[in-house]
Amino acid sequence: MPTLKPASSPGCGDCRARPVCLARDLGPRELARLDAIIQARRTVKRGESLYRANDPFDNIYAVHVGSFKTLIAHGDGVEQVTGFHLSGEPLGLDGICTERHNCTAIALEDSTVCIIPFPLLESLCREVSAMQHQVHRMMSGEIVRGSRLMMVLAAMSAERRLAVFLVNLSERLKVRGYSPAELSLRMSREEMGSLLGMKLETVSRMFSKFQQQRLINVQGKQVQILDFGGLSRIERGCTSLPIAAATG
Amino acid sequence: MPTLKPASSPGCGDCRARPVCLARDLGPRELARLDAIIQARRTVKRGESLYRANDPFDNIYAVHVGSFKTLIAHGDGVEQVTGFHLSGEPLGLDGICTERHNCTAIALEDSTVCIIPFPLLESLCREVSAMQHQVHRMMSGEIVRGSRLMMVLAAMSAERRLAVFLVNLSERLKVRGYSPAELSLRMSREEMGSLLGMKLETVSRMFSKFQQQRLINVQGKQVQILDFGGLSRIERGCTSLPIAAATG
DNA sequence: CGCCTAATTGATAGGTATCAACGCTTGTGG
DNA sequence: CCACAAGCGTTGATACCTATCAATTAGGCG
Repeated sequence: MPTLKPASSPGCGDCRARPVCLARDLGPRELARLDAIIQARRTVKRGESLYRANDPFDNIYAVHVGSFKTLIAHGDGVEQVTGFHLSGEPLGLDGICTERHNCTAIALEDSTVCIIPFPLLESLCREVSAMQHQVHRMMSGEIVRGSRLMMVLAAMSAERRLAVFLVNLSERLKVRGYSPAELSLRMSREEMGSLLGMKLETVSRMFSKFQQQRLINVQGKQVQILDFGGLSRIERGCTSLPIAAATG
Repeated sequence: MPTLKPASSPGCGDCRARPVCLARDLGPRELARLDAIIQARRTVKRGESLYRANDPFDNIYAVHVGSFKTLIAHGDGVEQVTGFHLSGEPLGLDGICTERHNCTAIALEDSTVCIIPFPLLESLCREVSAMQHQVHRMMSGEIVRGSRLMMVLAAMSAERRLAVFLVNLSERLKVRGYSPAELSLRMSREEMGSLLGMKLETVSRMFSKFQQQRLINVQGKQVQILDFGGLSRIERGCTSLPIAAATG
């Protein structure tokens, strides 16, 4: 059962995620208009769904606190992860075209989202061009995100895919004010593998390989990046050499 | 050098692609407003680019006649195909978020596109809610297209990927009033392979395999679908059996 | 008609999946 | 506080799929 907070909960002005969210670049007047249509937040516990594929589409969401995975069901029972979503990132945009959600969104940890009723957002966009442009940018950004991932999946080895994933996650954490070197992975090896098109055993092997090369330090879900340059080189396709003798 | 046609060229009302284009579901008054901002069409010869990655973003486009591929450059010189686009389908939406085009669009045959100046479209969307919603649906549709392809790339074998590709292309041709069984491929094996994450030799082998199984008939770029059910079964993951003895 | 590119087919190598076993972490209850 | 169970993660051996390299054939354009 979702928890609804009254509209009196703190608005976008106070939000830590604002610089990376829909509210980015809005002036105070426009921000107030946006705040007015975001009437509630919702809490989603770890493992629970925010919405499921084929649910009627009414709202889009912005992750406020926590993180989510999105899944597409896949003929039989197999679930394909299509993305991990951090604070400030939008959820539900894929539901606009069919009036039903096309994927399922599940919280990776106890999380809250801002509920944005889509018809109200459309009204606001007709009145406030800055808001309109921001929505367009957000949707365009999702399209670009998709084609990047497409490229990664179509053209890169498992090693490169994982390097891309780690560097990308690191950058997204950095923008949010977290350390780019200390990753606290909220998802399992299997979920990572699903997104990246490989099996969980392969994910694990690549982690071990990177650790042997002193690129990262892996401690289960805690990953420490030791060598950004090295990871970037792998990301760009420079094949890693065998490990040189380590200094003491 | 692009050819520009005057605004007097036939508008969306007469367009064969209208049912699958931005103009879908618009009333006559709204259609006239859209026609008014589409001031020109542009001809792009086979192999030429409509726009290139990093070009300043001013317009989106709708394919009027012909077809395009979109590419992302890939670190070094490698080009990754991210989509094939038929009449009525949008081009350039990925440029909104950065004010620059994120990919390169190249005509697969002599083609024409409708030029839609994006600032004018945004203005129109603020006035005409049906137009606004249509734009949102179109962008959402692109997001869904991306995540579907992502799923195909992440989870399917080469055989299934090609089956998905053929069935998808067939459906898109059918909607446009062409025979769903007679595919005239405008792209090379290599370009198909790039989109689908496999090498051109593998594409070729899969074509031969499908032909042996009497699912399709391949004659270079002319492909005839003989057994939609069989292709769909492969698409859904039912492993194809060895060929039964053929009649006569 | 001939050149050049695209496509097909074969042989082999390499990367990742699969199957299997073990170890670690986490949470629960005595 | 410790014992135990269950799930997650790691590692190894092997098989399979697809890439790679190579040779040949077909097709398209000047």
